[in-house]
Amino acid sequence: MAKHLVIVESPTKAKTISRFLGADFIIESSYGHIRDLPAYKLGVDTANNFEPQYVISRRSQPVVKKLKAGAKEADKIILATDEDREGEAIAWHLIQALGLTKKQLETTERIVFHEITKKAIEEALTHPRPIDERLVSAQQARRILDRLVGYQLSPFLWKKVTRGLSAGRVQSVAVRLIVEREREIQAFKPQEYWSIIALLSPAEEKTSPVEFSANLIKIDNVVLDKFGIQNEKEAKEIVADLEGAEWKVSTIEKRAVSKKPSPPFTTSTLQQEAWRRLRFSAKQTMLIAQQLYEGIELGEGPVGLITYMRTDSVNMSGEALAAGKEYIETNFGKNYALPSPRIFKTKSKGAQEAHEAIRPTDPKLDPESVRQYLNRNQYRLYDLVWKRFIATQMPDALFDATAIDIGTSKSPKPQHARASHYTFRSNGQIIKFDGFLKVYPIKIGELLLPELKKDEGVIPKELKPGQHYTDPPSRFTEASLVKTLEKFGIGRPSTYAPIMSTIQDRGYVLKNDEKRFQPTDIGFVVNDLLVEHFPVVVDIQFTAKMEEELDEIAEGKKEWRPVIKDFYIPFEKNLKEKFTEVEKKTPVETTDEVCEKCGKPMIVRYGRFGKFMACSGFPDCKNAKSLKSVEEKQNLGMACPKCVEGNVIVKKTRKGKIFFGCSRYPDCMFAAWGKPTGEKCPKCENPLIETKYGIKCNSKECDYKMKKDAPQADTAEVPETTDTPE
DNA sequence: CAGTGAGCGAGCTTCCGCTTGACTT
Repeated sequence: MAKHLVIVESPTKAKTISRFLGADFIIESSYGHIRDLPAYKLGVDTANNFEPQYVISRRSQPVVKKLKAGAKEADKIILATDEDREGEAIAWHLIQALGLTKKQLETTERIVFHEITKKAIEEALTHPRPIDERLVSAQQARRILDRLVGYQLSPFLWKKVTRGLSAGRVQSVAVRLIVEREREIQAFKPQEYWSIIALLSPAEEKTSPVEFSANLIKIDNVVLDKFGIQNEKEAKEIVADLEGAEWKVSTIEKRAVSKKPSPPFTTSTLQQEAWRRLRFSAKQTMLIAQQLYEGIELGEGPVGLITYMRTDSVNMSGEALAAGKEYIETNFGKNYALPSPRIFKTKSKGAQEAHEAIRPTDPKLDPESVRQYLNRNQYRLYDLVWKRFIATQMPDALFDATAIDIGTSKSPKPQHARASHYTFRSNGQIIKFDGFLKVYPIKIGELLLPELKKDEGVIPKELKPGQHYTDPPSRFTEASLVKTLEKFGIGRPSTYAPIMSTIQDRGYVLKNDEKRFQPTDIGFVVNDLLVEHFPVVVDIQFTAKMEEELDEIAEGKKEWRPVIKDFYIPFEKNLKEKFTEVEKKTPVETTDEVCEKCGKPMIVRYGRFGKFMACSGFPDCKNAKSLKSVEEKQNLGMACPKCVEGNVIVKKTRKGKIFFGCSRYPDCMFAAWGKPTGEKCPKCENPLIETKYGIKCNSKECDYKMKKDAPQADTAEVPETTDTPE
């Protein structure tokens, strides 16, 4: 029987689709891009109209081979890659790489769908279209520009700073944001201001509450700004003014306030929320999300629990919305369901919306029903995704908000008083209907105020002047950096997590004890070089401007080659000048150590394996040793299990793999792939080490091992309830 | 699994965006 070959990008997607389509469809996966510019050289002929040289990487060879074989058997090829710039390019590259015959080319179809439902796919199959060459051109422009910038600026840094560095449209801006934030913090001067809080109680006895507090907001009917009271003297004068004043209610304002649920997750918001509530890194979030996406064994074959996790869209399929509603009606009751589904619009810059939002594939599978099949972190992330989705289809939360203004007066006005009237405000808020908060709680301060009437008197129990200082801007976390990058349209869902790794791997930034990014010396130096000499490329708006041009290419208003040329000609000229003009600028870091061989000071150098300490008398004196601070940081403070004299330190192999060794190397040759437990092997007396898989003996000849306990069942789940961002 | 930094000039480092494996315990 004639078979149709359908090619998608993800093998999981292929598996899902094959359930919807009949036996005459064979579904294969391209595993992302199959061709790219070569890694080892520029691969763009700048002298020949930027002709790109595409190669099939070793990784893609077997994939292409398999697809070619499949194409040979098929009577029709259907390219069903994602409906965005990259997806269109993948389809185009497939056509190029599969070596199709003329006849095959004629029958090859391109289809798109952005929800994986039977209906959407069947619909797509009836509407094939040709490859959109203009969209492909836009992708090529993007790819080639990134290559030109990255592969030409990086060597500039190798020459001017040190080997191994890199620069690029995305990473260099990420580093810039961190560097600039650090400088703001360095330049920050805290500013003092004061507040005055009154602890009040109704003059007539009431039922609860008997006390409430109010903030000073106006002086003689002029609204007080944040720095309205600048120092203790002023605060004390006000308190003195209020001595013996008469306090009574001037206005009471009641209003109904509602709060909407946040949109369902995109990659960016999932990473942010998983950090905020679960303290997951971007990488960890993506790894666990991938597991949930690929499928969890639920007894009768693996089931993908969530939709695709790399997306910038907040769209949800009609089927999912209906299933969500049904779940809510059954489990929470009709008044927690919406008459018609709540729809969200994607606001983020440059969104391409090839996929749905991240949501549970089947809302009926609530977190509790699948808990036994998930490990702790899978459960926690699924719980988050599921609840966020269900919340989107629940009503707004409703509040009664009350604002009571209390005025003071003193007559006659005392001679030395600053003012005659002061106004204090008390805000209260009570939940009337919890709505979506029932499943997706966020921190909401509920405060009940006493029932008061206008002109009713209140008694001041206490006046509390409070000293405050403004806070410096906070350093970026992975979550806030991803949020900021997305805001500027920089980076894509598939790259947010890798960007976090790259800027750290290059040594531009470090995470401090609070897991917040701080620039290193190299980070400052490289950033300043780039900002000074290549301002166009590291402009925060550069990507946004590029995207505008890519859109014009995609709309057929521009050709890709002239767009690249307009950028490249001045870039190349500038680069050439800077290569000769700019002086080498390796940061010089001194240490407080003195060379024991020649007496000259030791300084920090940058080598192939990172920082180390070397004699400043180089090359006359070749003394070098590992950096103390690095050593201390990696020193576990545990005696070496072999020689006892040295300490166990964390080291890295040439390939970057972590191992544990003795600080007295090479005098002591202790080395292990796992952390020593401090205990000895009951069989052979060699040290025991703890690896990912359990505790084992470090000796190769000994087979002693102890399995780690199975992951513990999650008992006390206390979600951190913080407010969600706008 | 144990070194680095100048350079004689060997060979190497590097981008962004799609997508998962391949080693082993």
